[in-house]
Parts: sequence; structure tokens; C-alpha cells
Amino acid sequence: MSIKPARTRIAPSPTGHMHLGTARVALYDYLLAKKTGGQFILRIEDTDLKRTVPGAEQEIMDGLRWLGLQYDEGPDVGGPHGPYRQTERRDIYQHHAKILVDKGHAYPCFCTPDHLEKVRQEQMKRKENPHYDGTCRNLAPDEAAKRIANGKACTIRFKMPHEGATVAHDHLRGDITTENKQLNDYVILKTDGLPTYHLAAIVDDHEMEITHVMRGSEWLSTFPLHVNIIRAFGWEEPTWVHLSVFLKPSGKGKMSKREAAQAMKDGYSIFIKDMQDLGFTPEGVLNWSALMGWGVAEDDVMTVGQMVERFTIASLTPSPAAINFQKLDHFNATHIRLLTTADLAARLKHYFTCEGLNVNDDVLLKMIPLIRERLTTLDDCISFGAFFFKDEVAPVAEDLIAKGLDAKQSAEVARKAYQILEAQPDLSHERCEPPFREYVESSGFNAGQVFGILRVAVTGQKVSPPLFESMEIMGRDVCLRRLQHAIGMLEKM
RNA sequence: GCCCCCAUCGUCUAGUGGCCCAGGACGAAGCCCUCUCAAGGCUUAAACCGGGAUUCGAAUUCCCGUGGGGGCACCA
Repeated sequence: MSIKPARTRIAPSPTGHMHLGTARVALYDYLLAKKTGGQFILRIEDTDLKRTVPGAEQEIMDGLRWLGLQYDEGPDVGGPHGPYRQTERRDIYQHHAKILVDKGHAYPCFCTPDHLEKVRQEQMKRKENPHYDGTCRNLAPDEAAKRIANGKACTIRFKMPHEGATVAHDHLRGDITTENKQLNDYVILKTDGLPTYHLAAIVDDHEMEITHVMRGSEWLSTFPLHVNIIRAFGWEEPTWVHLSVFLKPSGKGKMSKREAAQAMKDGYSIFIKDMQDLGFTPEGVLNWSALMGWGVAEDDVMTVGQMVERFTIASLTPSPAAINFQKLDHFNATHIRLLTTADLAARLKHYFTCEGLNVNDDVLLKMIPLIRERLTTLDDCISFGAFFFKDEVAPVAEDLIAKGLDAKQSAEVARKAYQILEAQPDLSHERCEPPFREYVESSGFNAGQVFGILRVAVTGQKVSPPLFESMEIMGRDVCLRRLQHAIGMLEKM
């Protein structure tokens, strides 16, 4: 499709945890850049000093790397258009603000926050739309210069035309027309000398030669402002794509703190930093978030490579999407099954180790085919396979009693099982299973009862990977020992 | 209140005027497989927000409602 290499950017502000929405925009940015042979850039929008939280920037970089969305240019990797942190680009914004003032597209404003607030209150009382009243809009230039010389603090406001309408073009939504009188004279440079988003993003996107701006639809209302600023500079516009927002699972309203907390209780999260701990894979998270806002007709299980091949901005959807965590589970489980054994082993080892288990790599490699299709999240490996790495297991006594049998009968089954096992030179499952089948036939007990007792005795749990394959991996000695222990438990009941 | 955006199964979506009594996926239900739990296979239920208009013909175009979302800061 696109022949021209695209330069895209993810431009988060370091004001909190990196969330799903950021990850999804970053993914689309990444896909477009890779598909066209362009670059994907990380820019930190930290112009609000009051809201910047320590560590947030690092969390963003870690999050992108964990997801595998490595940026070509960014604060910690450099690049030809740096710096990539807006607080380090102060001079650039001041310079550009001055250009706008000189061209008559912006003006200094000496109104104090108190005054502004008072005006706002009065407007609301009169049921008017809150907006800047224009006090400083027509201040004589020499009067403004005098005040500045006297050390009066000022902001710079963009001078929106009062007449006519602005037509801004969004790639997904078409032309968006707004009456200019609806627009405000927004502050573009604050008294602290730092720009607001409106100036900073526009200047940076131009300076960094960004060709496609993908961002949340919350920017739609100031979209005409941004377009006006670009036109005031006389610059070429990027292609704009305003993505939809994520709604909470109920579909009623956007994700809130409350919803985020609820998700956490259910074992899910909207924060990228939590995903690994919860056992999610980058592949699963990416595939899942990609499809909220991107319409794919069929074959929706995709690796990033496949996404790159298939991605087009034309197939993005403009409507809001409700988050569906069940679908995350599905994509996560599916991608786990797609992983190679060696890859899965490396990832699973982390969880076993965190659980305090001593991992035998040989056993790990052998048990993975047994548990792979049983995993929804990576940390499920603990509940399915921890017994492989424990010295002893501790079955619940009642679980050793098979359904329909009493303790005495169960003990009898266990003793017989021990005899059968003891008679086996090795525990290959092909060799081991037939004698047990014969026992089931001759004893009158059913397979569920016999295998159930054996399962609980040997694995310590009622639910496990396939029994005989598991025993083969555990080895004869371990199985015999555990079975002996279970017999003891049953005989005491 | 004002402005802007959005609208197909419960959810994510395909669909760009006839190929659609609307396709896929998740979830749900049932069956098969089966040593537990999964995975897998097969099957079923499930949607074009409402009303006008354009047209031989509309899920698809236009208008009006309604509903949902976003914004109205010296925050991004």
C-alpha cells in the first residue's frame, strides 16, 4: 500500500501508569512505520511539571520494550531529531511562539488565573459557554512590550479567527467542520515558559517530520485548533487519525479508576506493567488490543509480523470499543500454544522460580508439551505443573478417596497400583498404562476411580496433565515414594 | 448548557447499492473425543437503534430523532 515511508510517534505524558490505550496507539504507530519502512518514535510529553510522576517515563520505555515495540528514536536511544523529551526543547517552543506572535497569529496575555476564573464564573452564571473573553487580544504591541519590560508574567495565546469555519480532515472520519466562534484563544505558552500540548505537539511533529499522527479521539475537540496552528506556521499537515477510546467492559462509559481496580480483582489489568505478573504474553496483549479498533474479516490470530503485513489505516474503526478481558484470555492462550517449547520453557521458568521452585531444565522441557494447551496465562503453569519440581506433594486426604468408594477400597486400589508400578522396569507411558487398564477391567472399579486415586497420590492434585505421561517424567522412584505415602494416609483414615 | 464524534449478534468486528433471509472471532448452549482439566472436531441460538427520503433495489447514500462517547484548563 503506502509507498512512502511513514514516520509515526507515540507521545505519552509521564503522569501515571502506562495503560492499554497507549499500548494500542503505539502498536498501530509501530505497524504503520514497519509496513512502510519508516520510523517509529517515542517522545515524552512532560511539559506539565506538576503532574509528572517519577518513574513513569521509565515505565513507558519498559512497557514498550516488553511489548516488543522498539522505537527507532527516543529519549534513551537518541536520533537525529532530538531531544525527545519536551522539557529539553523549551527554546524551540519559545522560538516558535515568537514566530506566531510576530506573524500576528498569537499574542501575550497578562490575565491572571484569578481573573480568568472570575470571568468563567460569570459566564457560567449567564449560561454562556466558558471561554477566554479576549481582554488581551487587542492590546497594543507597545503596551504589551512595556508590561513585559516591567517583568509582568504573561502567557502566549493563539489568536483564533472569529469568523468562518475550520475544516480539518481526519483520515477515518472525513472532514470535520467547526465554526471558529466555537474555538477559544487557547494558551500555547505558559507563564513558566513551557508550552501547552497544542504548541508542543504541533511543533515537534513538524520538527520530527512526523507523517501520520494517530491519537485518541479526546483530541478531536481541539483538532481544529491544531490545524489552525499548523496553517499559521505555513506547514504541511500530517495525516490525522483519531482513534476511538476504550470503554469499560459493560460498555457504559470509559475505563475509570474504579473499573481498573475491579479488573485487578478479577486477575486482569489495563496497565502494561501488570501484564507480565498476571501471566499475559506480549503476543496475546498485542493481538487483543490490536483488534479493538481494527477490523479484520477472518483469521484474527496474528503475530506482530503478520499484523505488519495486514495493517492499513483504512481498516481502523472509529467507534468506541468495550474492553473484553475474556478475549484477552483467548488470545493469550492461543499464542502460548503457538510458542516453541524452548521459548515457552524460558518464559515459564520465570514463574516457577518466582514460586520458589527449583527448576530442572530437562524436566521443564519434557513437561511443557503436557501442560501447554492447558495454560490460559503463563502463571497457570504453577497450578498445573509445580508438582514436577517439588520434593514431596501434599494431597488433601479426602481427595485420595475416589468417588463412589470408601477409604478402605481406595487404599486397596492404591496398594494394587503400587504393585503394578513396582513391577515396571521403567515408567514409559506406553508400557505403564496397559497393566492399569487390565486392572480396571478385572477389578470392577472404573477408570476414573483408579486413575483418580493414582493422580492425587502422585501429583498431589485432582486436576493434572495426563497421568501416565506425567509419571514417566517424574520417574519411578518419585512415583513409588509418593504412592507409598498416600497408602499410609489412606490406611489411617 | 454548548460543540464534536460514534451507532451491525451480549462483546470485538466483516460488509463501501444487488454476491447478505448479513460472514468471522470471543463468550453461551449441545454433541463427539476422553484417566481429571484442557485442547481439538461438529452443531445451535444470537445483530443491521427508530423514522423518513433517494433508488428498480439500502446494513451500505442523505435528513431528523434516539442512544452512547469525548471535549469545553496556564492538563495532556
